[in-house]
Amino acid sequence: MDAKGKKILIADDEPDILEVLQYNLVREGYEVTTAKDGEDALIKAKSTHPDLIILDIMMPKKSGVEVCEILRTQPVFHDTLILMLTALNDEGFQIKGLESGADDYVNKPVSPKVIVSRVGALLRRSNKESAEKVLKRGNLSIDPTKFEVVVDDRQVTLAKKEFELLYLLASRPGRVFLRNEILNQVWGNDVIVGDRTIDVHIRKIRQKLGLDCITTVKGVGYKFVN
Amino acid sequence: MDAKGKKILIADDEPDILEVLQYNLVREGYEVTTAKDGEDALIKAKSTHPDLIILDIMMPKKSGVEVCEILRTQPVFHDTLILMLTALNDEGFQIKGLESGADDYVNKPVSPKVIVSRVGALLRRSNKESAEKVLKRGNLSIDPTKFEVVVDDRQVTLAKKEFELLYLLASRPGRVFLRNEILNQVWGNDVIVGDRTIDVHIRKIRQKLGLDCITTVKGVGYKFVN
DNA sequence: CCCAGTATTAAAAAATTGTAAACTCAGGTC
DNA sequence: GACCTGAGTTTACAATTTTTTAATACTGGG
Repeated sequence: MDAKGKKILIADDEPDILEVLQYNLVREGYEVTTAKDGEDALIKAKSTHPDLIILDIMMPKKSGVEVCEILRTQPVFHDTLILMLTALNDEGFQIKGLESGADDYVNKPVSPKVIVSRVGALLRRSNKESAEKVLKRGNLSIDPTKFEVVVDDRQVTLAKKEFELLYLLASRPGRVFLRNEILNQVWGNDVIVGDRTIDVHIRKIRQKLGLDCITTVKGVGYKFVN
Repeated sequence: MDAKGKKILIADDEPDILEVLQYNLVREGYEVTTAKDGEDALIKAKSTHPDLIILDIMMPKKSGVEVCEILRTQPVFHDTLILMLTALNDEGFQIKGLESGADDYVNKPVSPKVIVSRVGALLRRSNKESAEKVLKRGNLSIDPTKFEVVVDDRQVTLAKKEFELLYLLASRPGRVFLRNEILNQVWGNDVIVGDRTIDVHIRKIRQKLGLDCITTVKGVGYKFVN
């Protein structure tokens, strides 16, 4: 996937800043949404699921720090990049910003160049790990955009959870995923499901693929092999 | 492993800044080395292998950007965190800094609080990934992420306890582990199991590896040799 | 040769995972 | 609204593997 074409949400109460940033980021190829205060930011974040959110710390309704903290409690936004905008010499807030879960922050007055550079750096950094691309492992092909798995020219239909589980395991072949890791990644941090749930999904995957590509590591977890 | 006790190298040509940063970071529990210019920084980096390097951009001999680029060409420093210090409104350099491979940068005049906060954030972020690493001892390779042991191209499957026991012994070759130490590390402080349990596991490891890499030290414990 | 400590076994006990079947629930259909 | 349908989950039990115990044999230093 391209580094560009990513979705960015900008939240600031100063229309001038919104406009300047939007203009510059759009020119770089990003898809930009804007919000005018903290609550608006939360609503827009939920509806558009951006890859990166730029939050001004000083905003009406809810501050950037508050918005950040709220977002971080939700699994969907666990990996969403957050970039804070803060007034100079506002040390207390700078620290609070990082502690609340922001990935980076930039001092005001903002320079478009710096913002673009930082946004690029953040996205590049995260891109390495979580890029959604087609995985090919031997005679197995897993396409997350089409939500499709192909084994030896035979197309297999997996349910959502089954697919996500397989994709997770196949994303790092050989690596053992602990049951906890799997729960966090596929189900989310706060969801509580029974012990056998993972097993049952693993079974279904093995059954449907008709392929012995998932190995059980007793007492530890599961891993993808090929 | 503790978040603290990490090694940090600070390179800046202004003694005042060096002193202030060193004082504040040492107080946080970090082990700090300093360098007065770019070339000094390279030498110190090679001798101390710090976890994180703070580089001033403007330095005699070699600039921070140059130092960063040189370090990044070397595999040993590939994962070393680099934090750039840059003068305000020095946009060109800020961008160069990030492009040259720095993980973050902070504007001068530096605030100790901000530095400490950023350093903490960077180390925390990197800490998650690199906790467990592959051990290689002669013709033996032990990979804790894959939960896999390879002896001379032959893959051996060990059970959980067996693996943990082998990993412990192999983590410090030659060193004798007392039976008590082994119990604490592998089984945990509160678990009560008989003395013969360790023997049995040792035996299984020896058997499965088909390799005489664990030596009994009568009356004391076991050690890994190679 | 004796003895504490260790090795070797086999078998019991415990822990973990596999499996089938039933249940829940949301969404679609008539 | 009653009725399907299928994903997701849970349950209860079977199957399997790991871990521990226990009983016995061995070993090397004094």
